[in-house]
Amino acid sequence: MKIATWNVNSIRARMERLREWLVAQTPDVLCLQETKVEDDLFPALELESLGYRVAAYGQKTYHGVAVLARLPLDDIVRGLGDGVEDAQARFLVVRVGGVRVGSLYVPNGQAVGTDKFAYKLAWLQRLRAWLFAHADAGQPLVLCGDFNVAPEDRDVHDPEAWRDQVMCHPDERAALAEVRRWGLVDVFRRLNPDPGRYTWWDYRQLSFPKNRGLRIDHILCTERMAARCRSVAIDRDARKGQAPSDHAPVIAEFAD
DNA sequence: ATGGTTGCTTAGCAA
Repeated sequence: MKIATWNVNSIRARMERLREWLVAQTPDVLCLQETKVEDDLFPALELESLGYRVAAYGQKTYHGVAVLARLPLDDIVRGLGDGVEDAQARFLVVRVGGVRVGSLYVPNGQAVGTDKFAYKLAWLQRLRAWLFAHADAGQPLVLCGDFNVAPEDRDVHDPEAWRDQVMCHPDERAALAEVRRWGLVDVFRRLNPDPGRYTWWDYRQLSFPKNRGLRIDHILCTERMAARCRSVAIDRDARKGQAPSDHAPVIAEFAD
């Protein structure tokens, strides 16, 4: 089973790239973030014509997540369901092929010390609470998405320049570690110890050709699921060429 | 040097 995650930075702007990528990579499951579209305008018909079932949870202009899968989707959960008044569409969980798969888009946080940064930290705490309230550590669970956190300095092209900046600040690293402490493994990092492997590069300043990136898109699995994981790759080719997203997909292969 | 690029929506925000 091949499970992938990709922040596409607008699914409608990325449809041509997404179509060619799906045909080339044929993931069994693809978690999407920053779809930036309401569900009734989501390009479901075209994706279905490529062999995918679709679950979407989006909104106008901002955020938005989705899951595409070759097998039927059920047990669809939209939002963290914790009673917090929150209009931002950032969390979608489905069941597919006996595995619970979540697509999530953690708030960016904008800058350390802002209201948005506080919302980011609170959102990560709410995610942790969701795990304790609604997930079973003994069942296969894969949480995929744009976490907007580079967990360690080896996930950062220039750790000194990024020291204490948003996406690298100790408070958000600690908050993500608390999420993982529920019982989730960062399978890319478990299988690939090398530094210099990134999933996001700013559109500005020639960041991608200079490889000035961060590893902020992650695939987190329960331990038994992680033990089935055979490989995890970042598809840098999808960041190249005409009209790319600013994120590259991450693809994990699991034994049946 | 507080820039730069992209997307959504139309001038300004978010990332």
